[in-house]
Amino acid sequence: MDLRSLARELGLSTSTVSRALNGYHDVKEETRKRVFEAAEKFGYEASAVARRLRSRRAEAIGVILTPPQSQFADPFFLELLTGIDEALTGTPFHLLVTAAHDKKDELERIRRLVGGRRVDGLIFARTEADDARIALLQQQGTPFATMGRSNAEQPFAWIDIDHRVVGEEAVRRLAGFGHRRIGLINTPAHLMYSHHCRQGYDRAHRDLGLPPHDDLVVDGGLDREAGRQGVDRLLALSDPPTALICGNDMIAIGAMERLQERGLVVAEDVAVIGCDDQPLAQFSSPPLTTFAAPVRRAGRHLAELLLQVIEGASPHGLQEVWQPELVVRKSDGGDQGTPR
Amino acid sequence: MDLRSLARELGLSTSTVSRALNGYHDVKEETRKRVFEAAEKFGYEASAVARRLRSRRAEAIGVILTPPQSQFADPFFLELLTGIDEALTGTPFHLLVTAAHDKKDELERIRRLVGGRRVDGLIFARTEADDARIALLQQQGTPFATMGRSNAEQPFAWIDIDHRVVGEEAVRRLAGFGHRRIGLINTPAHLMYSHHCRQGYDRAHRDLGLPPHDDLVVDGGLDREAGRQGVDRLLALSDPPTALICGNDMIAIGAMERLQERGLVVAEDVAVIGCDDQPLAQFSSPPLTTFAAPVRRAGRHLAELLLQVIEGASPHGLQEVWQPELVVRKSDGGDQGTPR
DNA sequence: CATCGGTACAAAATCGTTTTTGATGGTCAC
DNA sequence: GTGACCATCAAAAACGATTTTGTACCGATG
Repeated sequence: MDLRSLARELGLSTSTVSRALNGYHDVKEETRKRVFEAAEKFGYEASAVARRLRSRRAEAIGVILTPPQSQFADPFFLELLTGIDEALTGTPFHLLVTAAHDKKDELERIRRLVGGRRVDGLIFARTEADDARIALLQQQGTPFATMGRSNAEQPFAWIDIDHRVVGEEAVRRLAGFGHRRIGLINTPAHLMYSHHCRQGYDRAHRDLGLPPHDDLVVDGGLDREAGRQGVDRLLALSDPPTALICGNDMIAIGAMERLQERGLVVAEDVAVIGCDDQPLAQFSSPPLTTFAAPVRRAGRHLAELLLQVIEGASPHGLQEVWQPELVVRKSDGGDQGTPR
Repeated sequence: MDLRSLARELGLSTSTVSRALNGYHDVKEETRKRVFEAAEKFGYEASAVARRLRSRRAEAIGVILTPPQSQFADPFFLELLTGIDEALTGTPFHLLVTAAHDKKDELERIRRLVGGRRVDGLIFARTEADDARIALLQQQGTPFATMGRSNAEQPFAWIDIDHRVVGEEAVRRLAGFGHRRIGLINTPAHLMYSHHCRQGYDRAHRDLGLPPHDDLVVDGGLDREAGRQGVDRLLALSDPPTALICGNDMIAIGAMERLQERGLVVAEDVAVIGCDDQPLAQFSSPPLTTFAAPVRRAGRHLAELLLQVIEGASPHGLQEVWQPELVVRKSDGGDQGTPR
């Protein structure tokens, strides 16, 4: 059933029927009622394609996934997608998902999605200080919103979990338990939030008057292997750390594995704190103390921000920093810590 | 840059340019070359919307997610999506994702996706014996492919992990370790693969001459809570089981938790086997012995099947049963089992 | 030499909406 | 009574491609 048939059925013109359905005010209330009833009766549903062609809107937003470096899928993205989809329910917008193989592929996919007008805007995560995706989209004038800040000149919509707080609070907590040498196995340095985590870590050291610590910071990947290698490097020090802060939960899990392989008892010999509160954090042994990031809610809000930008809103002021929240489990010694 | 401008630039008609780009044979080879060069030069990319309107194709396939019953996201779907997207790379098709709140909402979303011609076909998982989604789509003549079989009259494209093998092999393995009373905490009975798992479980009992066992089978949800409740019910028996087969890994994790809370040692007192090999299966304590299902590959293949159906292929013969593969870890006693 | 068939292109129709412009009839003020 | 104005609807253009139909030219054929 298309608009023309419906109009014929009603003895009206297509334009009137269209305007009736879309709430224009030059349609008599009674006529509008008739139109809606007939539309209901015949199960009329406007062709999204035709509407999009005419109104020059894709009515879709795109999300680019970066596939997991590690062997299994990243729950982070599914949470993000669920949140985005929640926000899109009730709007005419749909969610278009595509997974990139690498950075170059990611840019290529962005270009095609935008060039072919398949999406009105994009959402992506894991920003970098100098982010090529952001540069490309800003230059094209394409709306977008990101999980994570960047150093771009122009403002854009973003939400960020404050990883400075993660680094800082983790150090304060561990120092409070008596630790003096606190290691940091950070996420890859090119990521924006990696940088922030380090900043918080440094600030806490300064504020608390802890000894110098540059040798206690390493970084590498985002996966378990990164955690394992980090442990090996830090334990090779002449005066190794008694506590470890890990850039994410995967790293923390890998670190705990390696610590145990080397005969150390997590929490007692070495305290470990992660970040993200991924599902498996509660199943690790010992269960991981970590910082919770409300990813689903972030996804929802990112979609809302993006829709505003698509509607023409200025990205000015569409930035939010959210506070992470500590989830205490066992890997750092729990509520009391392990006294030193 | 649109087709008209490109044609003007070339001094050709839009029809010729279009036909040149789409490989028709009534275009001189030299002209085609000129067209491609100009298209490249001006960065021409056909409007997907216009093409879809004219050719009556959405050039997209939809995936309906059922959101997790439990508190966290289901890695199963992200794997599936990644596989589907892999298969779609290089085709003009895109991937449209939407999450349903419940069964009714799921049907509603299917109706809107198909009614508004937003997708050319659908993929979904967790089929039931008498599946309303399948009935709806078959009645509408909409192409689709599913992860899991069903009892529909008409054939349709599907891939299924053989859960009969899961049930059967799990029982054989545990019986081989000396267990005589083997419990089954199954997934919800309305799911097709739940039924199959039970069939395999029954068959193995029959073949091995094990005693009757109807009281040893319970079923409920798909989450940890289902595992916990299952354990409580089975341990209340006068002669409780010494081994547990769980319909999925979540159930198994919940079951192990509850067993430990009740003071039992997993693997020694009670052996546990799961199914799916979800990421956290390797992080549980003890690490879970489970059956691996190649979900990403299944997603890839499902998308390929669906594209064939969309191209007009008969779904006849587009069915595949894949064999699960046992991943031995610790929860069932490992390689040797725990002697009885 | 009239006709036929094939090649290479152009013109026009089409997909199903939304948007712009136009038309009709009625009310009201002056 | 006539021009302005409003309410309500219709007609036509537009979105940007694909597809169908049409045409000019050319060589071959009987």
